[in-house]
Amino acid sequence: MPELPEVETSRRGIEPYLQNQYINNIVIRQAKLRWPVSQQLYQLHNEKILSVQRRAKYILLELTSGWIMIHLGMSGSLRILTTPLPANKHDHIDLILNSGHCLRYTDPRRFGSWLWVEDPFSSAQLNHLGPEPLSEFFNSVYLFEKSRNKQVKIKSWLMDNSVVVGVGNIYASESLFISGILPQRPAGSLTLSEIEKLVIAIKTVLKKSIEQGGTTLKDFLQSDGKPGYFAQELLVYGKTGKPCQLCGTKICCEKIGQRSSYFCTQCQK
DNA sequence: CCTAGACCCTGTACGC
DNA sequence: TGCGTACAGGGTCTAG
Repeated sequence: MPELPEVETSRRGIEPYLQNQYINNIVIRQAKLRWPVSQQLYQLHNEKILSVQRRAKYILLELTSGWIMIHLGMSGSLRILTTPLPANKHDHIDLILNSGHCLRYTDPRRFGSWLWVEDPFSSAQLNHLGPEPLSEFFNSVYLFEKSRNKQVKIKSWLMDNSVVVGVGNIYASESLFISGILPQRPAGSLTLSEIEKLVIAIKTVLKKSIEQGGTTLKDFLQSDGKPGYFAQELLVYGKTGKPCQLCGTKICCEKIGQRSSYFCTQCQK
């Protein structure tokens, strides 16, 4: 479910309950996730959580001895339980704190992961990643130079984590619509001026979505159980056949790199 | 190096 | 009602 805004929303939601707290216990009911749950996680006792960070779509819990790296995959979510609740079928992991609160991880499709690493920033999961989209390192000069001679379709290229992180299927379509660029265009065909519009569109749409608590399409919930409110702001994602809000032309849907892509043939060139 | 496709897994929506 | 199919917010690995 989650792209960057949903992961950041989760991070912000859980941070106040985790930072400077101690892990009392961890309950792992299902260890078969995207990768097996790290062995080191089974032995966590009285470890202090120093910080709750995010890199790309990973949530990073900084402990004294190392880090927990949590990925939500397609269907994962994190909730804070203030009182104990019985675990449902897909409630795979509970992180129980000395405060009595519990961080519960739910993930029906099990594409997510819980890993323990000594240094996440040099880990295989993170060391090849491109810049954070909301950082100064993600700018039009960077993106323009990187895109030269690339034949891959711009939409697929934006979802490539070595280019920029955090832009998934929803926000790739939205950003390309806002910047007036057809998703099928080869990345290398974009002009500097188009790249400039695209960079601004990506930053704007991600920031706005974070402010709204992310996008709830089906079942994404913030860590307090409330939905995100950005779905009502979506311009093209999931709008097949509906009139474009700018020109009234029907929105098209087409598979690009196996993923549904939404666009307006009139407004995007 | 680049690119396209398969694959991991479960739930749900839809057509017949 | 029941069944088969397609599809879903991600990321990695392989083959060509």
